[in-house]
Amino acid sequence: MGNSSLQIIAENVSVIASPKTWIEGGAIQQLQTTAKLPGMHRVVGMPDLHPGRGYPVGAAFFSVGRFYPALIGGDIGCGMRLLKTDLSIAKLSLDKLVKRLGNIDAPLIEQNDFWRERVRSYQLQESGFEPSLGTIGGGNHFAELQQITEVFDQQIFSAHGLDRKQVMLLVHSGSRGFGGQILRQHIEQYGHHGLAEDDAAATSYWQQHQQALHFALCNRSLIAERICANLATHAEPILDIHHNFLSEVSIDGARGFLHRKGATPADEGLIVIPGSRGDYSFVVQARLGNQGELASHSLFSLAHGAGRKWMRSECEPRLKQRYTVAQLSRTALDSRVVCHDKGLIFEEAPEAYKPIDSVIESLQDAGLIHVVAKLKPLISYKTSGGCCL
DNA sequence: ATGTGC
Repeated sequence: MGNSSLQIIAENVSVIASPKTWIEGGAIQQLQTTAKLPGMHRVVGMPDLHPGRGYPVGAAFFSVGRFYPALIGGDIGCGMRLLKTDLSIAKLSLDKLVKRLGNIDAPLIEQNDFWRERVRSYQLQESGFEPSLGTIGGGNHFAELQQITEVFDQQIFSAHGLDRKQVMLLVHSGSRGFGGQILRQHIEQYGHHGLAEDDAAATSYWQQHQQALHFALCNRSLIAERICANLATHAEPILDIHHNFLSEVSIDGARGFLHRKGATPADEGLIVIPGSRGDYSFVVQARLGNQGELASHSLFSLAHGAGRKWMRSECEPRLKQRYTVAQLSRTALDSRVVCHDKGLIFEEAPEAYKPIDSVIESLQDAGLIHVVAKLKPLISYKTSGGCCL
């Protein structure tokens, strides 16, 4: 690549980030630790890299002979679904839309027969987590209505059925408690040592992982259906991409396992990289070309968002003097925030995240993406419940 | 992240 956005940390450790992109030292430390795991061939941090529970978030890990469920984390199948709604941008009233959206936190299967039937129509295997289907969850998960403000490549834009006159819907959620249970049960039995590929337990994890990926995708689809029903509209899915998952691939002639944790695949078509609730999102196309070096150095992966800059626990102390909760319910881009949970509205403040420009520029400088369109938030929905608000 | 932990 030979550019300033590729940082070589060690022989098999690299980070894709421009010099001006903030990367916390602790995250690099975690990246180097994972690089030393048995069988690990290469690890790469994306520009949204930040520290996680033991292992970093915003990274991809390639191992041979064994794989590590803990590197995927508990939210197996977490991802982004982008849809084009039938709502017209013209004459939009955000306050009316917020009212019509209402509360979408309760289990869908507890709503009525219509929704029970909609959930059943997905024919998911029984998991015990059926009440979570159609619900967004907490943390960084959200559903957001967006407006396309700029188009950089009209041809790709139109070819994917995008239209700047229509409101977009972005859903970020995953497998809820289901993936968490799969990881917890795995760790209880096998610890953090990973699994040899020919171990029977590897097959078992693999099957459960596939089930969680499907659960997560169906969950995003149900969330979108539910939002559309409340807004009396219909939406056409443009893309749905996981960023927490395991896959079997060949890289530099070695067949092995690619772990993605907060890393969007660069080989599954058009993707969306969202900024914080107070920042833009970008629809981009990966540019892997046919040179193996670019693809293998990035492990066929891209950033999955802006990446946290502040730990959750330091957000409220740092911001409560500066903003009231009412102020946090609007953003600098004049979007509305639905988050009736005081802790969460601080934890997810735009200030807690890196500027999305630095993430997009890093990927562009590295030659990894082609930017197609820019979207601004209209309404960011987190939760209507929670406490203390 | 979490039908969330003592």
